[in-house]
Amino acid sequence: MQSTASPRANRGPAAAAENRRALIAAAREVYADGGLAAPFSAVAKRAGVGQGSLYRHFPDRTALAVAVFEENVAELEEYISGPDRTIDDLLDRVVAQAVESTALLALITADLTDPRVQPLGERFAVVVSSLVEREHRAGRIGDHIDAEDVTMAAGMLATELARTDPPARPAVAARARRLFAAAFAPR
Amino acid sequence: MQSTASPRANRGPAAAAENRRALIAAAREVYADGGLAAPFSAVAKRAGVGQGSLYRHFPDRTALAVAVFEENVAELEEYISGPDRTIDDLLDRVVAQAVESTALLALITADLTDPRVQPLGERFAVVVSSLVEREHRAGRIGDHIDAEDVTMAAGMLATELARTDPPARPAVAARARRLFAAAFAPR
Amino acid sequence: MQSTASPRANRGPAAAAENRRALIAAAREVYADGGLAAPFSAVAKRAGVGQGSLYRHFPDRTALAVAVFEENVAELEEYISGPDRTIDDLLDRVVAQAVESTALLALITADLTDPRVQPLGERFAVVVSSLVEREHRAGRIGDHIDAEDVTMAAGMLATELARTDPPARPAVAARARRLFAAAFAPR
Amino acid sequence: MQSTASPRANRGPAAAAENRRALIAAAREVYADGGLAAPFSAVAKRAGVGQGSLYRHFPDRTALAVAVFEENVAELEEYISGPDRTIDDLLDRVVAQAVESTALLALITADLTDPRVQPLGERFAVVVSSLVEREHRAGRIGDHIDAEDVTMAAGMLATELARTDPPARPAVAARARRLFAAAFAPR
DNA sequence: CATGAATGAGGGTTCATTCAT
DNA sequence: CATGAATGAACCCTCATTCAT
Repeated sequence: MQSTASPRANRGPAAAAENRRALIAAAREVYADGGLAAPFSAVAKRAGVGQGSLYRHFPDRTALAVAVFEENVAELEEYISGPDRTIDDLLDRVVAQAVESTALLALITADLTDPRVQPLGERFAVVVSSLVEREHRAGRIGDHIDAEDVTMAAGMLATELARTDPPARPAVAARARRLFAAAFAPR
Repeated sequence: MQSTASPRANRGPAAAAENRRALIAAAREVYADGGLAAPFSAVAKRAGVGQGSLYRHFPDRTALAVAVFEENVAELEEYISGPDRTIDDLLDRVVAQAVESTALLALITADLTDPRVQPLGERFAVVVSSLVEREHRAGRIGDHIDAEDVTMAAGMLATELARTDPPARPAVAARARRLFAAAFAPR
Repeated sequence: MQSTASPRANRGPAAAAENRRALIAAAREVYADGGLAAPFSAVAKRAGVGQGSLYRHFPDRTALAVAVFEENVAELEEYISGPDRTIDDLLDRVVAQAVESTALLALITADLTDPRVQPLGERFAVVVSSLVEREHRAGRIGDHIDAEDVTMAAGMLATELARTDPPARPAVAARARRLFAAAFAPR
Repeated sequence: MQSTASPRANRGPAAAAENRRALIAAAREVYADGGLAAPFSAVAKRAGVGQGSLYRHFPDRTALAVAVFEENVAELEEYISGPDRTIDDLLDRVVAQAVESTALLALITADLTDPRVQPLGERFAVVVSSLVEREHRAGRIGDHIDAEDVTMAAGMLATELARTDPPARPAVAARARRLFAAAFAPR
C-alpha cells in the first residue's frame, strides 16, 4: 500500500491543458529518439509531468499515439487545403512528419481496427482522395493510380525514412520520391 | 543433500548443430507470432533447448537475426541463380519471406552498421544487381532504375506486408507489386 | 490564458451535510462491491463528490468506517429498544448489516484501540448487555453465557457471512445461527 | 527493456527445493505480520530469494497460500491420526495455526472454487468427518452437530483469533472454545 | 556442452494525498 | 467550501542474463 507521498510542486488544474500539450510534444521526441521500446514513463519525465498525469491524459500508448497523429492529420488537412497543392506537396509533409512519428505509427498500424484509430485513417484518406482527384483532372498522374496507391506510398515512405539513419535520410527520401513519381506518372 | 534436479538429456556435442538449427527455426516462428516483443527466452523454449544453449549459439538477438537472414539470403541466392529469373521472381520470394522475418528485419535494419549485418546486405545487393543488370539488358525495366531502387522497393514491400493483417496480405501485396511494376517499367 | 477548467457546481456550505451522507452511502456500496481493496477515491466518485470533499469529511479510511458503523449501531440501538427484542432479533439485524459493512468491519477490528473506534464498541456492548440481561431473566439463555459471548458470536457471524458467496449466505446464516442457538441455550 | 543485470550470488538449481521451503516459511511470517496487504515481493525478500524465483515457484498469491495450507492440512492429518484425538485437539491445532495463516486463509476463502483450493478443503473435511464420527460414537458431542458445523466453527475460530491482538488471544481463544463446546455438547 | 533455476533491475500501473482554482 | 488535476512512491510482474549442476 502506498503510504508516503511527497509531491514536489503542483501547478494545479490550470496546468492541465499545458500538460497535455507537453506530453504530446514529449512523445514525439521520446519515440523519435528511442523507438517504440522507449519506456512509456519516459514521456512523462520528458514532459516534466508526473506519471499519474500521463495516465490521466492518455490511458495507454495508443491513446497517446492517436493524439499525436490527430495533430499530424490536422496539419495535413490544413496544409493540403491551400490552392495548387499536389501529391508531391503531400509527400513532402509526410516526409517531414515521418521521423518523429514513426514509432508511434508502428503502434497505430498495429491495430487499425481500434475505434480510436479509425477516424484518423479516414481523415487521411479524405485528404489523399481530394488530392488524387485533382491530380487526375490535371493529368499529372496516371489513370492506373488511385487514392489507395498514394496512401500506401505515403505509408511506405514514412516508414522507410523512419528507419533510416538521420544523415542518410535526404538521399533515401529523394530516391523513394523518385521511385514513386515514376510509379504515379501518366503513361 | 540429494539433488532433485534432473537435467533432461544431454545428447553431447553431436546435438550442437541440431540445436542451432532448431533455434533458428524457433526464432522464425516466435518472432512471426509475437513480434519483436517476444521474450528472447521464448526462442529457447520453442526450440526445446535450454537458455544456456541459446546464449551459447547466439549471444544476442542480433546474432540470431543474422543467422535467420543468412538462411534467407542463401535461399534467394540459390533461387535467383536459376535461368530466366526476373525481378518479379525476386519480389515473390521477398514477399514469401517477409512475414516470418520482419520482426527480425526491424532488428537488423536498426543497426546496419553492425559488422555482422553488413555482409548480409552486401550479399543481397549482389543478388539484386545481377538481376537488375539482366533485366536492363532484356529491356524489361527502365534505365531510370538501378539496383538500389530495387533493393529499397524490396525492403518497403517486405515491411508493408509484415505490418499487414494476414487476411489482407494478398491484396496489399498485389497493390504494392503493381505500384513497383509501374515504377520500374521502361518509359 | 483562459482557464478551461469548469468546477461543476459548488452548491456552497449547504451541500456539506448532504455530501457527508452521500459519502457514507457510497462507502457502503463501494466496499460491499469491491472489498477493502477498493480505492478510497472510488467512494468520492460514487458519491459524485470531489476528492477534496471526501478528505475534508473523512481524513482517512477509518474515519469513514467509523461513520458507517455509527449509523449501524444507531440502527441497532433503535431497533433493540423495541419491546420484546431478543438476541435472535439482534443477530438478524447483524446478519442484515454484515455484508455491506464487512470490509469496513475488517478495517475497524484491525485497530480497536483507535480512540475513534472504542465508543462504537462500547455502544454495541451496551446494546448487547441489555439484551442479555433481559434474556437471562426470561430464562431464554443459559447462565454460562454473558454479554461478551454474544458480542463475539455476533462478530463471528458477521464475518462468516461477509466472506460467503451471496447465494450460499442463507444456508450459512442458518447453520451458524443454529450453532449459536445451541451454545446459548439453557442447559 | 531490461538492459542491466547484476546478480549477486547464484546458488544454482540445487537451491530450488530449499528456496521453495524458505518461501513458504517466509510467507507465514510476512502475512502473519503484515496481513494480506503485505507486498508479495516482501515474501521473496524475507526468504532471501530473488523475486523471479518467487514467481517461478508460485505464480500468484493463491499458489503460495495453497502451498502453506497444504503443509497445515498435512500437519492436521498427521496429528489427528493419533489415537484418542478429539475435536478439542483439532481446535487446539487450528488455534495454533490460525494466526500465521489467516491472511492467507482470507485469500483462499476468497475463491473456494479455484481448482487448486478445492482439494485442500476436501482434505480438511475428511479430517473433520472422521473426528466427528468418532466423537458421536463416544457420545461426546450431540446428535445435532455434524461435520460441517465443526468445520464452520474451526473457520470462525481461526478468523477470530487472527484478528485479535496477540496479547488478547489466549482469552479470546478460551472464550470461543467455551462457546463452541457449549454448542457441541450433547443435550 | 546442455540444462534450467536464480537473480534483480526496470517498466507498467495504481492510488493516497495535496493543492491551485 | 468544492472540485478534480497533479504528483510520485510503491507494488506488480517480466525478462535478460548468469552460472551451479
